[in-house]
Amino acid sequence: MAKNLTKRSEDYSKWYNELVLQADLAENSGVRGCMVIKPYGFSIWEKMQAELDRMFKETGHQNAYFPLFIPKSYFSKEASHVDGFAKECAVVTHYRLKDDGEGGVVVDPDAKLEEELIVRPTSETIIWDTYRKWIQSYRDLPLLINQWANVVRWEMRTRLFLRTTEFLWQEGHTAHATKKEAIEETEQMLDIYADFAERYMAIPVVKGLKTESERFAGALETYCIEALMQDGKALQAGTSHFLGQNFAKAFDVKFTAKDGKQDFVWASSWGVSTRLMGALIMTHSDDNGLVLPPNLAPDQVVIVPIYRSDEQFDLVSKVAKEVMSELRAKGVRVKFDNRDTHKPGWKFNEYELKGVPVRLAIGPRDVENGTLELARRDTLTKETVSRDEVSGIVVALMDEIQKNLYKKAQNHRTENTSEVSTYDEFKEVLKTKGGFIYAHWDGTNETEEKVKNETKATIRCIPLDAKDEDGECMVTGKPSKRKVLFAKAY
RNA sequence: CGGGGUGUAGCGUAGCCCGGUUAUCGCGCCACGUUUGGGACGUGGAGGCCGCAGGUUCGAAUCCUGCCACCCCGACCA
Repeated sequence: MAKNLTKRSEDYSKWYNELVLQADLAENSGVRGCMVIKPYGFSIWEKMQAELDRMFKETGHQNAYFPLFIPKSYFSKEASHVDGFAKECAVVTHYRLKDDGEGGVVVDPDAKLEEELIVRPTSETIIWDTYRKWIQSYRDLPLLINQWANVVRWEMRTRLFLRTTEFLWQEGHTAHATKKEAIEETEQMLDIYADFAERYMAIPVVKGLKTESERFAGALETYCIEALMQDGKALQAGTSHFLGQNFAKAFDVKFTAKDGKQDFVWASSWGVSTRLMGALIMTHSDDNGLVLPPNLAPDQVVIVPIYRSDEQFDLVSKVAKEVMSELRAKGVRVKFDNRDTHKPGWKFNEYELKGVPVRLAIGPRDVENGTLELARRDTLTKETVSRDEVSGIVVALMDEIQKNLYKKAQNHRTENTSEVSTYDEFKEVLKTKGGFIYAHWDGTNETEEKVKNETKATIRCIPLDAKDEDGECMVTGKPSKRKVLFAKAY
């Protein structure tokens, strides 16, 4: 594996692509904008899935599965939803191939579908069509369902993990008896996403509301978490939508309340995708490769044996295995890499590239001295630790590295967050350092559009924790109640 | 979908303008030996429809046409 990661400052995109490839996470499949997620990359995704799934279930949600194909007619039921997705859908028109007589195959023109099927870009429509059958009474509510699935969006431009044609995600779809409850659910899920981002991914995020123009197609309110990448661009890491009664009305989902009156149910939907992998990579990695937070690392510790002879290998292995079971007993995920097909130096680089938080090396010298060599991925430092204390040290380190990564990301964000009061200042900051920029905005679509056209920066969100402060819109000078978050985004 | 670029072995590439021996080099891969505390070294070896399809030519990696894929920048977006 040739390591030639480009310096981020020179070409961030190239650096990102090479890192994804070299850390063995994913590769381009050659199928239009679709990637192959390789076993190592997928094991990280599985870890994310497992933690999120647990958090969903702890808050009363259940998993279910709905069809990949959605009849075209379902899409015409919620007008704004169509507008949002119609442009980017893959459509199934035929159901059979036939021999073309020249050793190839062609689509059989006789096998045309009466009604085309849309490969789901998101499942609101088919799920709400199903919910109509499931919901009759207030006793059936709330309905709290999540689906782990793949979706397809025919985007113009694709990018590994950040925007692939097909991507994996989870989509939660809930139905409630009251507006208040649906909004609470929407906010609760946003909090879960933020909590997951911060505690597991070690990525600080800003929670906020999208402006009208950035709102999900069909939603009354879109909440999001926004993270800042190392190159100063923002990445939307998760969204949670309050759908009001739009989908209930479109799909005629009514329930009878305690008082016998009928009403449409209130809804939310929320999702995070394999894009989180992109966020993870772009937040923590360095020029030596991926850096994984211990809470998500498939292997938190790798033990590399160093030896010349078989006798030495046996000696070293014995201690390594003891340390491994000691650590496993304390709940640490450990791998003992006893392959004799690669040399220690090669393994050191391999695990650095793959971002394993802690590496332990043990050789004959260590066995003699009762020590191990411990290397941290986050700081790239090495120290010699005592054999007897190693498991305690490692357990404490898991916590420390997790916190350190978060702190580093937080510091980076703080350093790259600016507050401006004039449009000139805004453009200047955008040009010289980028990052998050807080500024007053008059709340109009026109101003938002103007800033976007002139600077490429968009309003990432109206932060939930924004303090009230009267001011003037940096562009128009009209009154503004609070500052909003601008940035160039992925 | 618009602008720009690139497709040569698993990866990275030279050759292409100006057509002409057996397609270059490095990494990786295989065998043997020496090595093993930060990507080892030596010797030998395997691996190519030069993105695909046409065309021009005695002859095409090289010239022409079409297509496909990927990358970058826009517009779009999780």
